[in-house]
Amino acid sequence: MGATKNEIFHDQINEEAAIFKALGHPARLAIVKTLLTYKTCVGNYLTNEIPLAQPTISQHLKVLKNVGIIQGTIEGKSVCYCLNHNLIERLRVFVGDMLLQYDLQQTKCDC
Amino acid sequence: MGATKNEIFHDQINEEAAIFKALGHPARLAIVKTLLTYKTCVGNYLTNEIPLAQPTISQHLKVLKNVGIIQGTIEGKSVCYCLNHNLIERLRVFVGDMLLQYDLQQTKCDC
DNA sequence: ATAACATATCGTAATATTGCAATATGACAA
DNA sequence: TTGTCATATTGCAATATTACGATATGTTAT
Repeated sequence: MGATKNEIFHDQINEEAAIFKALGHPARLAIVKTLLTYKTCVGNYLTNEIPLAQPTISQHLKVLKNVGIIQGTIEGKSVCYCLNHNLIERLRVFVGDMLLQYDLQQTKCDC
Repeated sequence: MGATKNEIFHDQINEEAAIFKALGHPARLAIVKTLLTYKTCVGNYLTNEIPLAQPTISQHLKVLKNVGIIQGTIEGKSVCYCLNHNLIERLRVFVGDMLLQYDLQQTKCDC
């Protein structure tokens, strides 16, 4: 117990849930939104902007990187982060599919 | 330490992150997808369909209800669940905004 | 070489989440 | 009223997450 039972779900659902989960923390969502705002990639701007300790920010960046939402390139002594195109497009597709499915059904809920 | 520091973020980011977080577990995403598929509301169908114990499913339903993604109406001895229109539309808007912002920026990332 | 800077990693404490058995609740049927 | 069904709640153990101080790593400037 304690750990999520990923084995019992399809890979696709596990992956989609993992993307949502990564976005499901205010600091990480703030990082993503910052990367949406400043087209040019950000480095330690985040550490100054978000009032959390540097190791904490670094950890959140790692979570986003592991899921594939962002990528970072070393640029001198700082790291240049930006959004990962493939992941954003996956998000667009599967959230789009969910919302489309919703649109096609809603005459029915009589709760 | 240990708990998320919601105080340091804007309400809007906290709320959006909370929605993502609720969707960020395969069992809960499976529940939402089931509600998308079976237009008519589901009851203990979920308990039979998802191989997790009944209290576990009940707990996940509670999480989705607390965030407002689903709503349940007592219907005899079972409960009729369905998606909450307002929440789905909020999701559509803020994810749509994020993706639009992404579309408007992407000539820039040179990582 | 040394200092300064940006970032990552390690170790750890506090807290949250996940999952389930046991049990409670509430509705219907006999 | 008693039993059965569907769901919720409680209590608890296992595990994961969040946050940070201390420290390591790697790069540039002096």
